[in-house]
Parts: sequence; structure tokens; C-alpha cells
Amino acid sequence: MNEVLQILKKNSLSVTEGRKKILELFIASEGALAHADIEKQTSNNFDRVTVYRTLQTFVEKGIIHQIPTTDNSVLYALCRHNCEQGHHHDNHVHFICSNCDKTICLDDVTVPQVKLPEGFTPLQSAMVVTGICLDCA
Amino acid sequence: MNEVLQILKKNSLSVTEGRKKILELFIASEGALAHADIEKQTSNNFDRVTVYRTLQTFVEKGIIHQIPTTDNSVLYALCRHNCEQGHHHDNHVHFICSNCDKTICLDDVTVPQVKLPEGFTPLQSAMVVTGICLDCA
DNA sequence: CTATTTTTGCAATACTGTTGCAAGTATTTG
DNA sequence: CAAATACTTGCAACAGTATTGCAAAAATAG
Ligand SMILES: [Mn+2]
Ligand SMILES: [Mn+2]
Ligand SMILES: [Zn+2]
Ligand SMILES: [Zn+2]
Repeated sequence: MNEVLQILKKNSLSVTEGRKKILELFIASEGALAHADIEKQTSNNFDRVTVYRTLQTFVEKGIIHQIPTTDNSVLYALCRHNCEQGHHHDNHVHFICSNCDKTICLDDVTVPQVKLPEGFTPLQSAMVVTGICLDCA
Repeated sequence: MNEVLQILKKNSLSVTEGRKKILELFIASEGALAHADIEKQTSNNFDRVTVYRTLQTFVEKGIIHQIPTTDNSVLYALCRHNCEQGHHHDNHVHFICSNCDKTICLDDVTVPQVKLPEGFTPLQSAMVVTGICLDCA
């Protein structure tokens, strides 16, 4: 059975053209996608608003996760660690290539623990590494 | 001599009301500031555009640094490690309190090294930890 | 197939960020 | 110190990004 359908069903989401298409994009994509990327690759098919709402739904359901950036954009990528509704555990490192600008999930590289000052309680950690990626080496 | 003047002089920046005021805000502030915070705290004094340009200049000069977030906003905080023109070395961990929402530079906590897969060359690393801060503990 | 629930597109609106340019301010020079 | 120069600011216009309400359309449940 189709992977896309499986994911939507598992999360009890209605199966619609928009959701199928956007999920396909994520599955096909090597790196992370920004809202703008998705708009571009689906232009004229769906309204901007639908894209916003779909991304939001997917994040809530634990289908995709957000990647922090320093430039007023948010990137999204597929969760591969069985995340669930309101309970992500994508604690892997993200890599941004400064040459080709791709953002890649290093699913096998875990964010290391870090010793915080007295009084700070950590709940979640994110790590973003910039540099030169495999393809651009 | 005034800290604010000193910083501006050291970076060969003209001393203007806007720059003085914004720099004061950063020095006075416990946590990091977003563009919107600054606008609020200086409203009617300076044009939005001036705030954008000032922040940009300060980042370039190594007076403030950017902190990545996951919500389409960029935060800024004072550099305390003698950063220079085009050459930041703020490799410390940032902490976001999920209770009071403050973002704090943990200047003494260095971002740990991490072993990347074959072929990836790291240049810079950022780490953001969310949790409960000292004040909210 | 029909009833119900959910999703979508549109329109309106607000927020965010960028640029060129003329006027204003700060700094340098004599 | 005043004039000349260099730099910064505000304004206006514009482009891009995000949010909401609501009616129409589509999907699911019965
Ligand atoms: Mn990821
Ligand atoms: Mn910092
Ligand atoms: Zn690359
Ligand atoms: Zn707090």
C-alpha cells in the first residue's frame, strides 16, 4: 500500500489531493523544504493558505518537524523516528550546506547532552551545523 | 567613559541617537531581543527601517549575534566574546524558557563538537536548548 | 446514497522586510 | 569653529509573508 496513504491514515487525517501532494514532495525531497519551496512546486494547484494549514497539521501530528534557522524562514522535514501527536523526538543534528544551501537531517547523529548551569532544566535540544555537504565536498 | 560610546567608537560607527538607544536596550536586557521588541521599546522615536538597518550593522560589526529560532523570527543578543567585523565566535549554547519565553545566552556553555558522517565538513555550530530557566524553576 | 464532518479557496487584512532617494546629522578637515 | 564631506535617517512605495472568517466543496461515516 502507498506510503503516503499509510501515513495519512495512521494519523487519522482525511486523504485530500493537497495533503497527498505535499507529503509526496517531502518523501521525494533530499533535503528540508521551506513553505516557499512547496508553493513553487505545487503552484496553481493549491492555495497558499492550504499549504500553511497543511504544514501546521503535519507538524502537530508528528509527520514533519521544524528546523530552526537564522534567517526568518522555517524549514520542514519528514520525521523518521515515529513521532506522535504533540510528542516529537527528532533529536538529530541538522546540517546546512553553505555552498548548495541544502538542509539535511543527519538522522543518525544525535544531539549531544550538554551541562547547563545550576537551575536550568533542559527539555529539548536542537543543533544546527553549517558547512560543506557530501555532494559539494 | 560610557560603555555605549566605547562600543560604537571601537567599531568606527557614527554615534547617533538610534544606535545609542538600541545598544542601551541590549545592554539593559536580560535576554535576547527580537526586532519587534526593539520597535516596541523605541516606538515613535525611530523609523522601522532604521531599526532594521541598525541591527544589520551591529551584526556585521560583531556587536550583536543572531540566534536561530523555529518560528519565523530572529533573535539578537550582545556578543560578549570580542567578536569582530565579519568574524563572530559566539559558539555558546542558547536557552529558551518555555515558561517565560525568555531567550538567554549561556555564555559559558560551549557548543560541543559532534562527529559528522564521512564527507561533511563543519564550519559553525549552533545549539538551542528549550526548558525551564533559573527564574521559573 | 445521504448526513455529517472536515477541508479548501477566496477575500480581506495585518505583519514583515527591502529599496531609492532627498533631507538631516555626524564627523573630518582646514 | 565653520565649511566640506561622509554617513545616517525617514519617508514612500513596494514586495513578500502570514492569519482569519466564511461559504462552497470534498471526504468520510452511517
Ligand atoms: Mn530533521
Ligand atoms: Mn548568544
Ligand atoms: Zn552542499
Ligand atoms: Zn523562564
